[in-house]
Amino acid sequence: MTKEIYIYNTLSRSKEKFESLTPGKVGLYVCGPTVYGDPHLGHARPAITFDLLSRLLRHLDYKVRYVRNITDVGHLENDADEGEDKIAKKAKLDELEPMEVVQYYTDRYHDYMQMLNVKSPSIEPRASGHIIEQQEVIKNILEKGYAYESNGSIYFDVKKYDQDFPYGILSGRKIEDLISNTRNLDGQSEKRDALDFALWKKAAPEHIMRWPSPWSDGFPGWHLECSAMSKKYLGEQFDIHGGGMDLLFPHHECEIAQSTVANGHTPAKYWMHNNMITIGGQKMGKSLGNFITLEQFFTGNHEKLEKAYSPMTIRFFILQAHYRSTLDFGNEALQAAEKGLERLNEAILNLDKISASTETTFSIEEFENKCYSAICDDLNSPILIANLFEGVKHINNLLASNLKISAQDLDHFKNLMKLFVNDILGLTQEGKADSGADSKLDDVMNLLLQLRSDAKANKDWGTADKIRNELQNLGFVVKDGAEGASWELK
RNA sequence: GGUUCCUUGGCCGAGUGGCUUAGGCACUGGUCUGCAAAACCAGGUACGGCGGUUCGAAUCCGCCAGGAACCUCCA
Repeated sequence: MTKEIYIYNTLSRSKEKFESLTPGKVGLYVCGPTVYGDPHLGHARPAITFDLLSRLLRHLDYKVRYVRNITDVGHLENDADEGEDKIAKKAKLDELEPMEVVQYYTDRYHDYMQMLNVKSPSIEPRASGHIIEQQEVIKNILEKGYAYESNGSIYFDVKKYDQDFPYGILSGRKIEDLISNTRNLDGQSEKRDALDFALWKKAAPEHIMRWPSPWSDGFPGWHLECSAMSKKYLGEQFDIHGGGMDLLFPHHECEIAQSTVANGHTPAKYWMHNNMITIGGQKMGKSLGNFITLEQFFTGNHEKLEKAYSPMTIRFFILQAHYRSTLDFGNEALQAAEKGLERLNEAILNLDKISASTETTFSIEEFENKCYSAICDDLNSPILIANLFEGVKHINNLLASNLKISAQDLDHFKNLMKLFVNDILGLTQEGKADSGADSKLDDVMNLLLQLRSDAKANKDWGTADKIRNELQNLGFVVKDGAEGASWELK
């Protein structure tokens, strides 16, 4: 069965059928984090969204090269620290080497992404490791006449670019509108035009992170790294460029301008943007200071959190909304996600308890088709999840013998459930007694359940309830089913 | 001020012209059970407001109200 994927391309503002530039191969570039702070819920969204995309593409037999950068230089402050970048600033405050800060938060980011079961990208390049490549891009743009030097800094000439190429094709902005609405910022005097953006910034004397260049000791401009690194690892043209919607303008627009001048064409065929996670209707982000870190979610250590939420709960919560919709944070919503996920996980674990019949009384094929068409329709994970809950119903009904399934279909059905839940959505059955090394515990538990069953047979409810309650206090849930009791670790 | 977008039931959240009871959580009733939980079955509440197009609109158009993102580092 061949599956077609449709994705929403921000460039065309419509869903398009995905066709890779090279058959069977996909180049994917996603803007990664700036490592000057702890990873928060907002960081989880693009990571999970594009993890889902790469998992799906790989499942459909594409060879995917997924590049996600680490931004460890650049990014000007907008306050009085002219020319000082955020990482350098934090380093001075903490009296640490900049690269020490970078290493610390990079490790933190990796740790938390791993907990969320986000697979590592194929390549994770650092901006600081690609200064030479970035300088090459600058030289290229200078040679072509779309940049100029001013006091040791190099600026991209947006107006000149706009005469020859369409500026604003991604964001839908018109240069005339931008001209009349641009604010006054640092270094404005060096620029010929307020719209121009820096490719290279001369470092102020106190600026720690600096590299030599033909123009000045300084550091690369804040849009350049993605152009340089995507070209290095994916080529001048690649399939998909992803990132948060907040990067659409100016970051991605500038990337397009830089790459278009340097290479003669736009860098990516498809642009995908995930929406924001909101809290109280507002974007959760660094600048508003309203973010909750992933560590806080996992420990419950935050005033807005009623309890701790597991990594898989967070992942499921994010996947329950479409990536292009805003998703509002709330304890009630998270707890709903937690319970729903629990039900889904239990069904997955129960798959192995189903016994086959001679016939199948529901359509596996229909189930399969619905699941594929949901996820292939611009990563519609909420619909996929809705379909998977139908699968849960099927599982429960099979266990209750309300439905029947043949051995062959059972095998197929099991594989499908595990494929979509574990492999594609990347949800694992965390924290369950599924390690396999607990067979001794299993024996002890079965002994206790047998004792309770005997007590029940003697109508000794006191003993039966005592066993159940004591186990509950220890964190075990006892469930009485049609075919005896079972247990589960909470 | 400009650009883009959003407003769905108690909560979260899909759906883009005609029965989607989307789905999850919560709630109500029932079945099962010694009781409870789980599971299963059944059920209710909805498309911001006004007007228009249409045989028919949550879905298209217009206006109004409210909200958001971006225009400055941000996922």
